[in-house]
Amino acid sequence: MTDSFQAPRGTLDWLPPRSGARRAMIGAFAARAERAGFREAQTPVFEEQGLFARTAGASSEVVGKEMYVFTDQGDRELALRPEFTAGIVRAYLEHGLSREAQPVRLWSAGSCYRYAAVQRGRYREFTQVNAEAIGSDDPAVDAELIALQVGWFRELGLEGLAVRLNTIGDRADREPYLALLRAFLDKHLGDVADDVRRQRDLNPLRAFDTKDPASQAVMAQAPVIADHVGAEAAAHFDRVREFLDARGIAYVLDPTLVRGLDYYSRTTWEVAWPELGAQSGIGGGGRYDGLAELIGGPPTPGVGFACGVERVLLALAAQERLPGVAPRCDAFFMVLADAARPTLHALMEAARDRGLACEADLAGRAAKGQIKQADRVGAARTVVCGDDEWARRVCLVRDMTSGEQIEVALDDLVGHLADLAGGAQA
RNA sequence: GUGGGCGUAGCUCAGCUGGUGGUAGCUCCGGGUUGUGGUCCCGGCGGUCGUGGGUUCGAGUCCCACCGCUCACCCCA
Repeated sequence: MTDSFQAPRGTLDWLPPRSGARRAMIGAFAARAERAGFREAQTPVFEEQGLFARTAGASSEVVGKEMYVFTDQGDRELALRPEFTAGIVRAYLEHGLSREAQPVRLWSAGSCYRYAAVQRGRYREFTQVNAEAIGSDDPAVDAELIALQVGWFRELGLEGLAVRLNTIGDRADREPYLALLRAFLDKHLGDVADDVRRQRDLNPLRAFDTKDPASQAVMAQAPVIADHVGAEAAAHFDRVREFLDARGIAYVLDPTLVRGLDYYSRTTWEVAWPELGAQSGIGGGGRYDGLAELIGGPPTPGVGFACGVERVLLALAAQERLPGVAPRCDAFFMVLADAARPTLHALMEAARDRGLACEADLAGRAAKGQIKQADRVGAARTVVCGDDEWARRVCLVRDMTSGEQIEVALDDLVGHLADLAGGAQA
């Protein structure tokens, strides 16, 4: 043990340039979602623990082991959100959004928390971008959500994505199928790994997720839910696919695709970037028509998805496609006369008021160091003021591209810089 | 939570079977150019060798524990 500190295990410090990439990614998502009619929703980072416990389902690891729970000074049982959906649906019900035009479309971006083993691409505090459309069971909504998610990835320049799609039917279809699946598992208990046997009672659907080859071989013979969905859910799914096909969105049907949270119904999907290894899932979503009822609301259909910003960022970095925030510096103030610094810094501030990006040396650098810094920040122009210029109340404005410099009176400097920048932008 | 690998300067890394921490590269600052920039040359700043114990005359090097990173299981974003 030392007397110094480290960031808690599983947390990330967002520093430049990655902080800029993160902001650009979220900004692109927000803009795209807004174009599709989504508006921003920010719900609390913590909620009553019961909200998540009720919605995620008992079999879910997210609730069983991974939730950050705590009791506050008022003895309230709270939990840091492990995902967005429950909080968004809670807010929809609490604020009577069912009276607005449906579906209500909301996007969010922010931190979620899960106490899981830390690995590359899996953190305890992580960032999700999220979108939900609540209040319509139109299959076009499912397709809108998938299109928003895939469109965002495409806009970021991410290549090599794999979209898997499935339907898990309605709740009413589920029980008869699960009985069938349990019966199948019971017949093969001997040929199957321990974890699969455990899933038999917990959540038999997850048995398909096993990585044990022998178990996989067995599960390949198992009955599949897609073959046991009711007529309505099947028709809904066909229609979703029509909407996707018309958009040219490529996907693979995966009848074993089951998502980790129990509240899903009908359409489910996942997007993976396979090169990421064990944490290849960069986004996933599904329809959750029964969720609102679970938390005391009226029957309300809904669809949503989430994407892991850190994982998308890893994928983009691997493809050297990290979005950057365009660095900009219209003028770097190189002040070599110490007496002139307060005045020149005031002029710099006035230029900022006019909308220009300006910087000056703030570390006592020598002349060479200052112009090097100007070059480093990509300054379009450098304003030079030494003893000689200061005595005459002028400065030199140097064009950093051409190297040409002209003398400008200090009184005219801000207007001059504004004109130059305005002309350059036009 | 369970196994494997790793941990030397801000970053990337040398350091052979234990024998005094590298003029190493990059970055940063200064000088060459007494006030003009991505190159070049010179110089400088910068290290409790992850932390704590142990073995030893002597530990960056060997042993143990802890912390952190990483890969897999698991889970999922």
